[in-house]
Amino acid sequence: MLSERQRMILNAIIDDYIRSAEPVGSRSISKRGDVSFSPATIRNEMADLEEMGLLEQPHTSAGRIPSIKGYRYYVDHLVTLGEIGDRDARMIRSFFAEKMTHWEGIIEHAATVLSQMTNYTSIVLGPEMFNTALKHFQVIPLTDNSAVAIIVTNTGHVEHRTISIPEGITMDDMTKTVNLLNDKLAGVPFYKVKSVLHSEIAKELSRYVERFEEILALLEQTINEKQEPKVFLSGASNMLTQPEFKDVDKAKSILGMLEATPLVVQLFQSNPGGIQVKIGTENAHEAINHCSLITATYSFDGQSLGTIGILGPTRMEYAKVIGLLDYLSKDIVQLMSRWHK
Amino acid sequence: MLSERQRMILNAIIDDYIRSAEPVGSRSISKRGDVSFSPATIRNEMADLEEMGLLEQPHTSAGRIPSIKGYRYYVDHLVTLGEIGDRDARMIRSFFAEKMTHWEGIIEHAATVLSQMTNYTSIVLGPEMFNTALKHFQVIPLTDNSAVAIIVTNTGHVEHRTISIPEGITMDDMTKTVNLLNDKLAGVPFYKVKSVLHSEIAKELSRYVERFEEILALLEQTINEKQEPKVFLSGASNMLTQPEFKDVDKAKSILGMLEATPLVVQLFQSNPGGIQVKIGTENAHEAINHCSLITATYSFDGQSLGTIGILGPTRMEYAKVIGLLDYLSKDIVQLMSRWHK
DNA sequence: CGTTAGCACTCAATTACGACGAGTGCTAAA
DNA sequence: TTTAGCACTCGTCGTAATTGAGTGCTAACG
Repeated sequence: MLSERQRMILNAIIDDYIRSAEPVGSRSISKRGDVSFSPATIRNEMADLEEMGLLEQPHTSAGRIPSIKGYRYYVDHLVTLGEIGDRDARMIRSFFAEKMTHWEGIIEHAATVLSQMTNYTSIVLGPEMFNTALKHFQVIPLTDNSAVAIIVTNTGHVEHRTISIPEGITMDDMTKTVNLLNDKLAGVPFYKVKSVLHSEIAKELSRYVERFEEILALLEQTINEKQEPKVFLSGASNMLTQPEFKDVDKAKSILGMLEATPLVVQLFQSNPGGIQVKIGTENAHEAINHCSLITATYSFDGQSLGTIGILGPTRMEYAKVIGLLDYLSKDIVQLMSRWHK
Repeated sequence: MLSERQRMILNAIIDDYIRSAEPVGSRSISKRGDVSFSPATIRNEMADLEEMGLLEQPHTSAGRIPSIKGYRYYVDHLVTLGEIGDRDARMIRSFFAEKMTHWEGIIEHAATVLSQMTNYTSIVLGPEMFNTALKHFQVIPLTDNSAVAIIVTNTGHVEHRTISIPEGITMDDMTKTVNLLNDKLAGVPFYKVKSVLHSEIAKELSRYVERFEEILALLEQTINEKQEPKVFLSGASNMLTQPEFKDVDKAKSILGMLEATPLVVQLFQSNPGGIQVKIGTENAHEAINHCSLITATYSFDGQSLGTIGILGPTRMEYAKVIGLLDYLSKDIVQLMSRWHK
């Protein structure tokens, strides 16, 4: 329901505003090459666009800035993904050239690279174990009454906890139990572990092992312990370069929120896969009501494993960021599957 | 070489300034209970203290603020460690009441608690493997040509990397090698691992295993890979509450530096153990020339394992922070040794 | 002789005010 | 339908004037 001219004008305004962070007036639009109408005409259209809620005016005698609805329209209909710049391409290449030693390292490093390329903040939610399967489970004694339990998933992810072993349980029993668990649980997805544990293993275990309930409870708790996903942040200080956050209080409320893992995790909920853009108040937390969050899920072997996101002001370079994120997340997926052959 | 009265005045000025963040004048000192002289007398002393370099004046008609040398004197001679507040005591108690599952978790959580108690930024350098000994080493196959290598130290710390296995090396050879390594290396401190590997193991290994050099090189690299210490930050946004950093640029340079792990690691070098205070320009990086860093090393079993630090403005509550840090670091050490019996 | 009251002086911070100018909405002409 | 013209709005910027906290110095006091 927008005329071609209106779309061009809206596009021009948002483009300008993204660059300058200042309200853009009819005159400056008219002087750009792409919309060759007089300021007056443009003013009329701008008034219409404002009535539709796509633009707003900070005060009477200022230019227009895009509203959240305006950005939404821009992202949904107007944005054209540009090519990836020279410098960025080089950074991506050198990123993939690096030697990867572990899983989280890749993701964390990807976040760093992204924040450097975009000058925004990047947020990565670490792998969720829910969908992955157990590969190997092991308990390594440390002292008489403590041990390290290690869990390896089929994606190469490693979790570990130190556990203390109740008085009177022998290492031998422990080992037997662990062996049995490995036999029975290898390849079982984590969300099924609990039921398998009770249905298949408990009975068999009781034959070999004294006080098996106690051991089982300990290990079950170790395996199943709900853990909130790891959150990696990178480039949080980039927020401070944005003129909209030159007010320290606003900056503080954003950075403060980013430090609270559970809140950040909330932001990433409702993720349908692919690339998603949440603009301003569309976000789950009011501290970032003046920010936009662009997220992409990364996956391996068909399992959605985690999410990578870029947080910037609503006035962020959507085209560039979406392009980069799309490119990078696909490449990471590819890298990981190649890595695991 | 300071008279008793001068010390009292200096102490009063720094106390006041820490609270208010504003230059303190002779009048306000005189009105405090503890120094009962007239403003004029105090002014004279202040002029002397300034001549000695312990105070400075932002401009002619302002009060005095402590210089770095002033803070240094305060920390070295004047500060009296206060009791730990009620609220803080409660937080510490509930901290120790929590269930600890792993090593890094304790340290990281301690950092969070510290930053909440102090309203400053806390920085923790994770355990350094250099001093610890190998407890167990293991390789778990993941796919045909990749595996996860896991290293457990005697402190219960776990490291892991994904390695790719060269074409033509059998899992059997791998296992033999790993077993031999466990036999020979258990209990060996990491800094000796390399030499032991070459002097004792290489020869013996060559008897059992084909292409042993290749495998050994791979594992050696895995074990020895230099890793920069993990850095945990907590409460970085607290920096923004300090009036001295209400200027976004200053805040950005600090937060930016904190994001660069190698720079942060540098800050912690030269650590004699115990509690150390670095004030303003005494610090290794100019971004924090207006900050003070108070550090404490934590250790286990006599080995220095890492460092925990609090970063705040030079105008920070030295008494409180030093007290807390001292208390907490001692308790953590105790906790860890009890934990490992 | 150390201490203190008195006083002139300094200077950052705050407030007040006018000029400026970017941008608008409306009207009327092309 | 588009555009030129014009009066009007309102935030920003620069300049003064005002204020007040704090100082250093001098002289008097006990």
